[in-house]
Amino acid sequence: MSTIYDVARLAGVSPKTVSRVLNADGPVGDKTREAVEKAMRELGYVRSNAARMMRAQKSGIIGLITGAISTKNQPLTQQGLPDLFIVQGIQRALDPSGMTVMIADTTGRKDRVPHLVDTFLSHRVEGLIYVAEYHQEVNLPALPDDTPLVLANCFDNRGTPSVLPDDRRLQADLVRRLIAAGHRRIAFLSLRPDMAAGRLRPQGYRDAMAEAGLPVDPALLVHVDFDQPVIGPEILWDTIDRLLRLDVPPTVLCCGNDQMAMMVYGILRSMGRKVPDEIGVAGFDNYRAIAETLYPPLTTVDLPYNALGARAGQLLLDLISGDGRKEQNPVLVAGPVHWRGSVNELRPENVITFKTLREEKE
Amino acid sequence: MSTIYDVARLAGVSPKTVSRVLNADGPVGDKTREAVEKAMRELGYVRSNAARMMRAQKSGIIGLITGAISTKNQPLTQQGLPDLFIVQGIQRALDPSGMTVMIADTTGRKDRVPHLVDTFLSHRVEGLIYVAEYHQEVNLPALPDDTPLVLANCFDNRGTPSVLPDDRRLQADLVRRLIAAGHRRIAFLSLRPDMAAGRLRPQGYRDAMAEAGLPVDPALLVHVDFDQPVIGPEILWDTIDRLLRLDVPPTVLCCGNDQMAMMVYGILRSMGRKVPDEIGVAGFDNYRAIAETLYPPLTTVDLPYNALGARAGQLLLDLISGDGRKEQNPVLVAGPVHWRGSVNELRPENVITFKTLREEKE
DNA sequence: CCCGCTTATGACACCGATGTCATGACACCG
DNA sequence: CGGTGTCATGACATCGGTGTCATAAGCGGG
Repeated sequence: MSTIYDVARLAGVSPKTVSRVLNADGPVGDKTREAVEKAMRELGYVRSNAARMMRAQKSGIIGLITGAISTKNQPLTQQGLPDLFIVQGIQRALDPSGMTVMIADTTGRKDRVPHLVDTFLSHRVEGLIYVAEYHQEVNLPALPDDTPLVLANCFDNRGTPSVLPDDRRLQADLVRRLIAAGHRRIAFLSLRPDMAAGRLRPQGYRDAMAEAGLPVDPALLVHVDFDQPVIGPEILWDTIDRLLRLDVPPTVLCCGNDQMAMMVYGILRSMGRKVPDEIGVAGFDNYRAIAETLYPPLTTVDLPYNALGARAGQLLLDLISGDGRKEQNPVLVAGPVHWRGSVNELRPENVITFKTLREEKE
Repeated sequence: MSTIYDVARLAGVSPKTVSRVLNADGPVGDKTREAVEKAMRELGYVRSNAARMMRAQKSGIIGLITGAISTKNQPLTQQGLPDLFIVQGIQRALDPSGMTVMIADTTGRKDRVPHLVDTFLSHRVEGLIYVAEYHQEVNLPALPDDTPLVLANCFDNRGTPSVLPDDRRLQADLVRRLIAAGHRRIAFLSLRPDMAAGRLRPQGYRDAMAEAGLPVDPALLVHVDFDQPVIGPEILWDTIDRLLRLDVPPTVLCCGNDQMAMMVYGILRSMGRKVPDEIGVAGFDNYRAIAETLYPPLTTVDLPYNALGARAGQLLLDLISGDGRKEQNPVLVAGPVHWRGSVNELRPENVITFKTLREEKE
């Protein structure tokens, strides 16, 4: 591959002049410029980043480490989609900066992370972003260098700058909307409590209920291991069956995520219950491939992975440029409720009020 | 960040000796080695790839260009999932080679590809892979350089080495299996014929039918624009309605992909038809998040994106090392049929034979 | 005891781009 | 007409490793 020396020789100028044409540094005569440009075209010259970066001591590269491009162990969950959207958002935020993004995958093995970090450092990346496949705590090896690091969709106990979904607020927003639609008996099928989402979303549910002055019936708030390999669907079936047999059954099932909602559709169908007329279903994530394709389309709340990634990218750029204005850490990101056909707006006469509840009990 | 010169000074040796320790080149005395290693640890030394690559003229980097990490325009399709799996496969194949994979995204704009190619060339990548989001023809700018290029999930008219899903054979395998299960009236709801999959899969359907000596009823082979923004579901509803009203209706609906199958589930449900007892449904892709979560689980055929990526990665490595054994081009990749609960094995008395068909007609 | 060979190490040039400084050619001003 | 400033360009050093060759020490054989 040709170098500026080749170009310089062909154009009959010095290498430095070629460099000036390339970078629009110092002044270059019109005729000279044309000659150089012609020579570059003829040789198909492409600038060597290695050489350039050696002098500049700047790589223009951002390293991206993700643990889930190759998460094969959880076929029933979203299979790395969040990562994808986060990465997308990061790219979007980093694009205008002219930085090149290098993505490395742990191939599902967390122990490879130090090696990947080293590889990135050897490329002298100007910053690193670690993306987790779901909201969780992580423990990265400390960077020996002063290279900035941002955690996306995860956090650690060292106060590393991180960007997280505001699960609690998102769930509260959705439940608020359900309440506004007239629902009072709202069941919540939560994810496993060992996941951050399995703890924060129920809190949001409680927040919204408390705000509206509604009691939280423990019978309506259950954790479901719906993504267990074989028994998952059975557990879910059993749970829903139990909920529907309550004295005052729920008017809507709020699911831990859209995947679970999809399974709930199938189960309700096999039980002969019609959505949304007999019972409403709501999801979480706005996983559009599911939410918009299910029939009826799924009411859910947008977990804006794309925006989350963009915020992470922006945060990293700020850190690199030294504009670390020390916002609060972590940065929380929320998104809108998407109201679709899977939940009815209850007409006034169907709204269960405390009064009617009390009347029925008596 | 420290250099080998810093390490050399601290260890009291020459830079070249440090280099020898790093690369296990020439001989190094035990005491010297220890001193150098100690110095490296103390300084937290990380080798600069830029400098190394300048001499070596080898970057150890593979460039990956993908057009769909940020495909936002098609919320109803698989949203970049194929890419993800392909990338995963590529990483898997490239991992043992010690190459670093750099991923760049077109951000949905095909016109950015030349720029990305340039960026990669400026990093002196040792090879390039272009990944398309669905099986299609592409037209990349010719590489000015002799850098090897592999196309994954796409092809061009210049004979560039490419790896493609064997849509035709996959569809044939699935239909063969349906026929083996006793189905004779098999409807095929195809994707748009302007997509490669929309042409090849019907061919596979015809192959399998012809093989079994079954006639292809034109009324059973229809193209459906199911992913049209609003009218898509209506078109699909109407098409299914028409199929079910035929004199001899199909016993199974073979869908263009798993997404379509998911919509078909909803439509059949709203029509009051039970899957699989009244009618079977089959998909295409084995998009597990859908196929395993739907109720009943979806019978489909595995479009092995992961393996496709692995083959592409391997092919590129072969090209780089010069082992281009000139296999046939394109390389076609297939996968297994996954038989799940959405299609019944017909009991002999329910199998429609030519005889019964003829009888009914009379 | 000297030669030849191996082992351990260093000096130096080089990869390709670019920052610094110097140089030559003009133009403009007093 | 000489001084000064601007423009266009080039010489040279430099970034951090690594290939090449040289050098020095150690050692065994004749």
